[in-house]
Amino acid sequence: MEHKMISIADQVFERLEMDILSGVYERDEILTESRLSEQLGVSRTPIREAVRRLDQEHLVDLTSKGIRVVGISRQDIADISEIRLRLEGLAARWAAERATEEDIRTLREIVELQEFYTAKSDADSIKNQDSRFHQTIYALCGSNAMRDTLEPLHRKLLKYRRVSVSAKSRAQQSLAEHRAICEAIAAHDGAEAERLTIEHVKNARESILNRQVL
Amino acid sequence: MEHKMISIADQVFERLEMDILSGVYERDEILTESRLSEQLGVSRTPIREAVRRLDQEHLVDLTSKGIRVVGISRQDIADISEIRLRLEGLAARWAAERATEEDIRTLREIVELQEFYTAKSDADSIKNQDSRFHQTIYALCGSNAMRDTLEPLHRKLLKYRRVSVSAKSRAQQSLAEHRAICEAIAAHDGAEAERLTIEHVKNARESILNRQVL
DNA sequence: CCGGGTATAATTGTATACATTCATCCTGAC
DNA sequence: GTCAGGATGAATGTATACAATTATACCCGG
Repeated sequence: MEHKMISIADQVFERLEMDILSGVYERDEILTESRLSEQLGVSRTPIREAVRRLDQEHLVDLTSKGIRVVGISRQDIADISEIRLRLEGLAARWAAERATEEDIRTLREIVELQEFYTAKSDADSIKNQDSRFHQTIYALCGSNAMRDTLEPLHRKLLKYRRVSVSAKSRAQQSLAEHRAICEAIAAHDGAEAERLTIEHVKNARESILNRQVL
Repeated sequence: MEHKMISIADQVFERLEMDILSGVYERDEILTESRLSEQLGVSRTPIREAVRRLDQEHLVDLTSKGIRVVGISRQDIADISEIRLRLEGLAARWAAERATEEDIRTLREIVELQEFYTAKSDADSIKNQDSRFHQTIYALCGSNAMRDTLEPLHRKLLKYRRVSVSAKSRAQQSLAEHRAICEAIAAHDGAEAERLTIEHVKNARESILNRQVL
């Protein structure tokens, strides 16, 4: 396994994305490249690159006065869930149809790790495995378009709902749902994988919308 | 109407995107920032910005050897159509529910322009109005997430299928479908708008996949 | 003839200097 | 007092210089 180089720009992007989604910066706050540059201790170049990526995802809005923080609203979360409801099932179906033995091993390993961290109530690690689980499905469903579409949507939700997965009952339910989806994919049962995934997204949506205060 | 500043980086992005989608650069061709810089007569900075945006949409792949052209495949077109089939209808439904009189006037104006250019068989202008039509629906459907999801997908298809809209029969059919969708939205008939849009996407998919040689 | 290792060249990644645009504030005329 | 208009500052947009990484070609030894 080769370690892909993580540039400063990538790190700045992740940092800023997390800070925006987790509320370090509030909506409509104005940032500037220069201030971010000195705050983070890097030049404007990687800052600009990160900010442009945030702009492309509409997490910020670039104006002549500076970088306006946008973030995502409760309505955005509802909309994203609605979109996922219509796509994730198909992605899981495709994944079930195309998964190799290697892919299935990877998925099972992720679920096992998730089980481990769920037992330890390690919310951050649970979140990471959840992320890996879905991203793995996006990757092995064989469609670049599907991956490019779902990946950013899922990222936005996930980072936003650290609160959600901290609840033990939801964590356990999520684990059970992942396990079931994983086994449906392992059995190459596309229809079942699709059904289970839609159910999973529905539950995740309720869990997020109910708990989030905003 | 304020004209938004179009930076050099934006122009480079549009140029490169078009060149990639229309086949000026072939798949797996390696570009470099320096060469593009001198070819297009601007410094590396705006080139980099444009290339990063292309990378985020996976139209290119950044390697240590340079910028590898990826573009989109026939499979990508099929996948994108599949995704649009599941989302565009919902977007149209939302648009029908939320459209103001102003929005409806805008849509009708676009359809009229499309009719004008269809009569003149001006393929490029038809394509532009088609683009405006769908983007307007994405904008007035009231969901940032939906807009951000559908807009890039539609752009990729549209630029790729100039061939498709050159066929007079398809151009006329598309016009009729747009008009029907527009009237359903004007009547705030969400269900009908959704049904018509799904039909429209199906027809567009066939038109593209049948004609495209690749 | 083949393989490895080193030097070289070419590329991306980052920093900085400069240009340009835009908002803001002050000033002065009416 | 109010509004116009220009000066000023601060922000983004662009160009260029520099650093670091990586591919490649060449040479030498086997």
